[in-house]
Amino acid sequence: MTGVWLRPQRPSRSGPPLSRDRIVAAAVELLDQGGVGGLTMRRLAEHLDAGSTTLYWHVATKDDVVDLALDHIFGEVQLPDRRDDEAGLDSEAGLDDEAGAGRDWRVDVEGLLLGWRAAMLRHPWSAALLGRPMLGPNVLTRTEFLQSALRRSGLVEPDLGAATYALANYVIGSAVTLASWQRPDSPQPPREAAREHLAAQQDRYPTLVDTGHLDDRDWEVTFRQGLTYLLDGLATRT
Amino acid sequence: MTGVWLRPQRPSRSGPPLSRDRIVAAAVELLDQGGVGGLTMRRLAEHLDAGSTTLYWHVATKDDVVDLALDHIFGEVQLPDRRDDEAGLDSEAGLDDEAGAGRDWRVDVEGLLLGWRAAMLRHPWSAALLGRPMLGPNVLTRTEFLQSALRRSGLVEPDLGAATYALANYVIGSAVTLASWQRPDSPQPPREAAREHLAAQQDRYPTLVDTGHLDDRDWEVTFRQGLTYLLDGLATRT
DNA sequence: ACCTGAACACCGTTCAAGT
DNA sequence: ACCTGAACACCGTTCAAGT
Repeated sequence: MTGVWLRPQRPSRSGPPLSRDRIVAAAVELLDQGGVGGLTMRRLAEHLDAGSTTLYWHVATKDDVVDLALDHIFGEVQLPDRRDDEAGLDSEAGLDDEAGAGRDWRVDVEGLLLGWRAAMLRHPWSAALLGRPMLGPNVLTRTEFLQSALRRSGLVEPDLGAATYALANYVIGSAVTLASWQRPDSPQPPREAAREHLAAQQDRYPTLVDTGHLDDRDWEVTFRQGLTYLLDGLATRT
Repeated sequence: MTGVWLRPQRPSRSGPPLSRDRIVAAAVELLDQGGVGGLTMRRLAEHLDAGSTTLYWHVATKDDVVDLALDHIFGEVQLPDRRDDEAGLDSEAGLDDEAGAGRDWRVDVEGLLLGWRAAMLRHPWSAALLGRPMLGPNVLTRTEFLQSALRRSGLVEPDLGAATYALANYVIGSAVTLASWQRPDSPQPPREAAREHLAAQQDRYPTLVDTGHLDDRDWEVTFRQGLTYLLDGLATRT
């Protein structure tokens, strides 16, 4: 009868009820703060004012959370505007043969890939999590955009697929390399120490030392430069 | 006095004494067998017939083991033979201006990068561990080789550095993407399921479905194709 | 349908102690 | 100098139980 008074009241979950979306948003927050090591199912639940294992009702496994978080941040990548929004579906026909449209696809590709790279650098942990198939809707939508832009350049299989993979892989590799210096634990020093380590071995690595391989440089410019190489090489085939 | 008989004899460590080299070799074995999740300090010690925490005498942290294992497998990457082995040090002078040497550097670059990719695919776990600065001697030696080959093409800073990063990042991205399908837990099915998932959404991803984006293809040929694009674009600048 | 804590089988790492 | 096990502070995940 008096049981009500003795039993502790429900801890009164603060926010709205749990949902996949809230879980993913919180996971991204934790990852942004503490990197891959900062994401823990227990911490994630705590961050959401939930019991330590409640998440498993909404999500099968931690890997699910990671996959969702990864795809989530690719949703930030803006698709460059396109003039002609219709005509999309009958993709088989209607390839433009006029050379004037050449710059168009290239601008679209560059815009997409720069945005792609920027999103990854805003969330450096993403680079460490790429070792899983990326099949989420945000990634697929952007890959679709990339390949359809490349097709407008006149490329056809198998070159079209090779170009798609080449560009995507270039972006991924660039983000991985650059993000590798942004470990959330260490503040700034690792690069400086690495530079000295290299400089001390000029006899072994004369070219790298000579060109200042580990020196700071404008990484976006470097990225654009490599992208130019790739697109120039592609343009040869169209 | 009789203590000797009562005390258990030293477990008689089987192999030779522990050493960094033996630890790294064992770590690579474990990684090859079970992927990133297969490497555990405890399992590693057991694999070496050592106490569960003995490793910490030879190595400061698990990250150290990973860094060493990663650099170790890049030691497998053969440096393509070069005709002129001397003349290396005065790298400032002596750039060849004759166009005939053009194919030479390109062959060297292609050979190195194909070997680089092959080593990573022999050890697919490497792709998941790239989110750390690669400063080991094996990696640096091969990066030095890459950049010195590129320099022979006539490139100078800042294009030389951009080209070095572009090529390295392309290899890394390609390996990450391809290795992402080789999770050690699941056998073969993920790709097949992904294909069906994509095919069921032809309205969303018309181009990807049309080109069979997730179909099996000859990945080495695809890699070579992308490399050709990149090197063709580079050759424009030399 | 949704949430909970206890419990299990693990982790990486520290440390006092052994030889 | 090299090796050891106990111990600490964590993990991801399962599950019977609650509402």
